[in-house]
Amino acid sequence: MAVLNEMHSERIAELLDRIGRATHCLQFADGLNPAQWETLRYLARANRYSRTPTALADYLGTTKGTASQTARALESKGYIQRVKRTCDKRSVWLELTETGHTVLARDPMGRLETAASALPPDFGELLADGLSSLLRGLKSDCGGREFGVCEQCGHLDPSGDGEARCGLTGDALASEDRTRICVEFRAVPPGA
Amino acid sequence: MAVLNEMHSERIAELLDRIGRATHCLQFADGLNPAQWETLRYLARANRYSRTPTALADYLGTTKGTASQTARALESKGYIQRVKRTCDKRSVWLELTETGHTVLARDPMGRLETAASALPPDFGELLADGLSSLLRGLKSDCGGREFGVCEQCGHLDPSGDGEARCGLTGDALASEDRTRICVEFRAVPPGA
DNA sequence: CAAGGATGATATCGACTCGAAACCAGTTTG
DNA sequence: CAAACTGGTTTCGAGTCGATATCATCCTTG
Repeated sequence: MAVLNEMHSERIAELLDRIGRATHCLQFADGLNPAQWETLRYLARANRYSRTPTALADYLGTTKGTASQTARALESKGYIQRVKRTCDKRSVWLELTETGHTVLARDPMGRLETAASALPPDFGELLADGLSSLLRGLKSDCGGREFGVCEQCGHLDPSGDGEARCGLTGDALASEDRTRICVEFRAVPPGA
Repeated sequence: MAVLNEMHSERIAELLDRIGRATHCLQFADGLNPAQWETLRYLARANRYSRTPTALADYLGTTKGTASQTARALESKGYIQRVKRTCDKRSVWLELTETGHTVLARDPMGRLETAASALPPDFGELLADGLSSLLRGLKSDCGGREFGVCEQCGHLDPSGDGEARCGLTGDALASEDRTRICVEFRAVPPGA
């Protein structure tokens, strides 16, 4: 039994490795590099608190300087634009442009999705669950800040119904914001 | 149903992405870079026909020049060594050293394995199968040479029993060789 | 056997990426 | 108001990678 399980673990690790390598080449489509693709994906899914160079750096696990460079590259290609914030004049918002959304629709990782959608439906569910718990197990190991959506955030303060607020900033959260990635995400404490 | 399946595909793609990012940092352990780790892993699992710079380049999907540089870096760290071949004096064998095997035992991707082994056994099997067919679907898309083991190779010529030969080179294959990766691997033709 | 082409490997060069550190401007704290 | 802090950018050096050129060896063909 232990042996059987070990065999599978090994196979799983290898498969993930190979999937990673197989998709690696895809990540250079459209003259972008992997970091730039990840940035576009991130910006499309991050809420308004999180579309900044620093948050991006956290997400990518890199430095502010590097994130800034990546953003600059994407800006020069016309895929994002920098918007100076008024409240804090140091701060900058990174926003996808029209062109940015267009190119994101051609995201090469979409191939992965179409490959996944070819699986039998119930199988896909199992696969997703398996990967999910694999990731959970992994995250405790290597550092890497947790990024989650407001819906599952410990800061969320569901005052009344229909309207929810972020307990940290006090802002009301549009439903659109609640399903997006937030830098400030904290896992809900176990006993809550 | 279609919607349900689409949800899972999206989730699967995202999870794979995040697993990739989570393991990315691990790949720099021990002063090596991802390509160097992959090289060590490959050399440990490749048969004697396949432990050469050119085969390595094929496997990694890179150029011979780059593969040569990677090998040189690993050699200078003492993890592999170049052995001049006698039969063909142009050719070189890349062999793991004692130290190379030692460092490979600390392979950071082992974390992935331990995370996978934490899954319920039957679950692990399903996960492996799912990933496997995902990879199959993917491989038809992006190029990438197929690498397989002699056991499932179209060149394998099981003359008599116990002893098998490679139909390409005519060499007898030790059982150890038969379970290793080979550059010359060809999928068995469908009707065989 | 000689000539020409193919093949395995390496060296060199330039483009590019990334991280570290210095730096600037704006904000908060005391 | 000064000091400390924070968000962001710039600069610089190390390192990687791919393309190209080169060298040695092998193979094929006449």
